[in-house]
Amino acid sequence: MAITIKDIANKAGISAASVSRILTNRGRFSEETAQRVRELANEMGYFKNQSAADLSQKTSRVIGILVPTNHTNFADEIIKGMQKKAYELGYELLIAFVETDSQQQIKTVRSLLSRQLLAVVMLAIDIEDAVLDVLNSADVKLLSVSNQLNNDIPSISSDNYAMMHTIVDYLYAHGHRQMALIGASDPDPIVAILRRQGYIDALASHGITYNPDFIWGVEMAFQTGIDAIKKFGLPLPFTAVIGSADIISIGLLNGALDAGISVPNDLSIVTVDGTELTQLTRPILTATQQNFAQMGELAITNLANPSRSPHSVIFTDITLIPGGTVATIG
Amino acid sequence: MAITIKDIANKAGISAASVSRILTNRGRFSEETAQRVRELANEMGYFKNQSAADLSQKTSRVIGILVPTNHTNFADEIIKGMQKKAYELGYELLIAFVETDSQQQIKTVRSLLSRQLLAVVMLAIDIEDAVLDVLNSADVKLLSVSNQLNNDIPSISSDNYAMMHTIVDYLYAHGHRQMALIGASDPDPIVAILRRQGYIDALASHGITYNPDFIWGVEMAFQTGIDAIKKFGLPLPFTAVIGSADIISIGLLNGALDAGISVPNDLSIVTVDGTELTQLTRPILTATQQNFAQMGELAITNLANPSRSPHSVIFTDITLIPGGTVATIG
DNA sequence: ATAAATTGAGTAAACGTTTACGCATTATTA
DNA sequence: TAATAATGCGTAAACGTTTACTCAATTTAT
Repeated sequence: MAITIKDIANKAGISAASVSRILTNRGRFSEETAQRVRELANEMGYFKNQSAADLSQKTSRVIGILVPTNHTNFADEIIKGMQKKAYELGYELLIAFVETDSQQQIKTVRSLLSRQLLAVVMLAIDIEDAVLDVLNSADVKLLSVSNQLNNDIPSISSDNYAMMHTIVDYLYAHGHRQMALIGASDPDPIVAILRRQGYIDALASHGITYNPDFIWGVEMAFQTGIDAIKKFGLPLPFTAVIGSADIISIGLLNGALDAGISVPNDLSIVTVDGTELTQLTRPILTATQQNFAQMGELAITNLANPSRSPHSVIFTDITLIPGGTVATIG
Repeated sequence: MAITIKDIANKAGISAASVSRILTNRGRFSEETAQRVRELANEMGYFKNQSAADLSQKTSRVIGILVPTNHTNFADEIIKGMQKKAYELGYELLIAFVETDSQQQIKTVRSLLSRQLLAVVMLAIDIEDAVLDVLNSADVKLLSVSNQLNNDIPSISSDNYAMMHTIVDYLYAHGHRQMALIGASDPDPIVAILRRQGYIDALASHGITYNPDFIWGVEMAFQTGIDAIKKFGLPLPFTAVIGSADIISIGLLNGALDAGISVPNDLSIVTVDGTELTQLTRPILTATQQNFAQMGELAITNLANPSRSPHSVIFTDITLIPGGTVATIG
C-alpha cells in the first residue's frame, strides 16, 4: 500500500491539510513542522498521487505533445528544448506518438485529453480535421510547432518563405541560375507550399522565371532524394538543388554519387533543417539550419505566458551554415 | 466547465453509477439505456477524467518509458513497437526523456511515479543506483529494454555476446584475421562489456588471440568513428573493423574516406544495429540488424502477462544483412 | 401458480489531495 | 495594557469516477 499524506500526518501528529500545505509550499505553516514533515516524507518513501492532486485542483501543469511516428530526427531536438524549459518552469510533458492512421490518432488524442491537460502541442504535424475537431471539443490550448497551419492555431516555426529567399540568394551569389527544389508533395504539406512560393518569388526577384519541372518530390524520405536524381537524368538540367529536409539531401547526395555526378563540382546541394545528419556525409552538407531548441523553449514559454494574440505565428532563427556541397560557378 | 458523467446521468434521467457502468462496459445494464447514454456522451462532448478514474480504481494501465535524450535513433523503432502492442492491448504509454544528469533524472522519475504506473520501461539506459533506488521504493514493475543490466531487473535485448560471434564468424569466413572493435567505453556500458567478451571468445574459437589494442572507443558517437581511424593511422593494422553502433560505423566510413582508405577494398566494416542509417552511406553498411520492433512488442506483451520468472532475459532476433562494406580477402 | 434466478439500476462510500473557512494562540502596535 | 494583526493548524467539503451492496422488477424453472 502506498504512503499517503494521511500516513505522514498521523505519524507527525498533525492533520493531512497541514502536510499538504507543507509539501506544496502553499498557505501557512511553521518551518519547524515543515522540516519534520519533509523528513518523514522522505523516510517513508512518499510519492504524491498526482491523479488525486489533479482531481482536486482543477488546473493542470501537464502539456501533451503529439509527435508523428515518422518524424524526422529534428523532433527530438525540439522536445529537448521543451524539456529544458518545462523543467525550469515546473511543467510536465506527456509525449504521445501518433500514426498517420486517423482513427488511431483520434484514440491517442482522446486518451491524452482524458488527462487534464494545460495544452496540446503539435510537432510538425499537418493535423487532420477529424482530429482537430476532437481537440477543439476539449477546452485545451493548442500550439503548432515547426509547422504553419492555415487555421486559427498559433504556431512557432521557421519562416519557411523567407528561408527559401536565403537559400536562393546564396546560390545565386555563387553563380547558380538553374536550381531545383526537391520536397514532399503528397499530401501537400503547408510548409511545402510556403517553401515553393518562397522559392518561386526569390527566383523572380533575381529576374529568373521558375521552371515548374524543377519542383519535384514525393515524401520527406531518403528515397525521394535518390529518385530525384534518377528522374532528371544526365546531364542534369540544373546546377544546384535544394533538399527540403536533411534526409532528402542525403538521398540527393548519394543519388548523385551513384550516377557518377561529383558534388559540388557538377552539382551543388543546399539542405533545409541542418540537423547533425548533415555532418555524416562527405562532403558535409551546406545547410540552412533551423533553431529547433529555440522552437521548443519558445513553445513552453509561450504556453506559460499566454499574453500574445491568439492567431499569431512566431518565427525562430535560421542560419545558413556553409558546408562542402556548394561550388561557385560561371 | 467540463462535462462529467453526472451531467450525462442527469440528462438521461439515471444515476451516475449506471453511466459509469455503461461507459466502462462493466457490470449490468440494458442495451437500450446504453445506446442512449453513449449517444449523449458523444453529443455532449464528454471526456473521461482519467485522474478521477485512476484515483478510484487503484490499478493503472499506464506504462512509463525512460528514454535517454542522447538516444540513438533505434529508440524510436522500439517505441513504435511498444505503441503498436500497447494500442492493441489497451495500455497507455508515458514517455519521458531523461538527461544524463542524475539529479534531473530523479526528478523526472519521481514525477513519472507520481502517476499510478503499471511499470517503468528503461530504454537502453544504464541506470544509476540513485535513480534505481527511487524506482525500487515505488512498487512498480521494472523492465529494461535493449540493455542487459547486472541487477535483478528483467530485460529484453539482443544477445550481445552471441552477436559478436556472428560478426566475427562472418568476417573470418571472408578471410579476415585482424579485426578491430570500436565502441563506447566511458562509462563502460554493460552491453559493451558483453560484446567485448563475445568478440574475444569468438576470435579464440578461431584460434586467434585478440590484440587488446584493437579494442577502442569513447562514446556512441560519430566522432568516435572518425577518431578511431586517425588513432590507428596508416597503414591500418587490421583489415576489418566492427562498429558498435551505426553512427560509429558511419564515422569509421567517413574517417576512412578522409584518410584515403577505400572501403571495402582496404578496410571492411560491419556495423551493429542496422537501422535505416545504414542505407544512407555509400557503400551501404553491412550490418547485424537488431529487431527493435520486436523488442518493443515483447516489452508490452511481457508486462501484460507477468507469467515469466522475474530475473530473466529475453533475447530478440539478430540478422546479418550484407551490404557493400565487407570484402573477401586473402 | 409458485419459487428461484436473473436483470437493471440506485445508494453510498471510497480513492488522495487541495483549499476555503474558522478558531485558538502568539506577536505587534498604540 | 488593551486592541489589533499575524500565525499555525484543524475541519470539512470538493474534485469525478468506480464498485460493493441492495432491492425491486422481470424472467425462467418447477
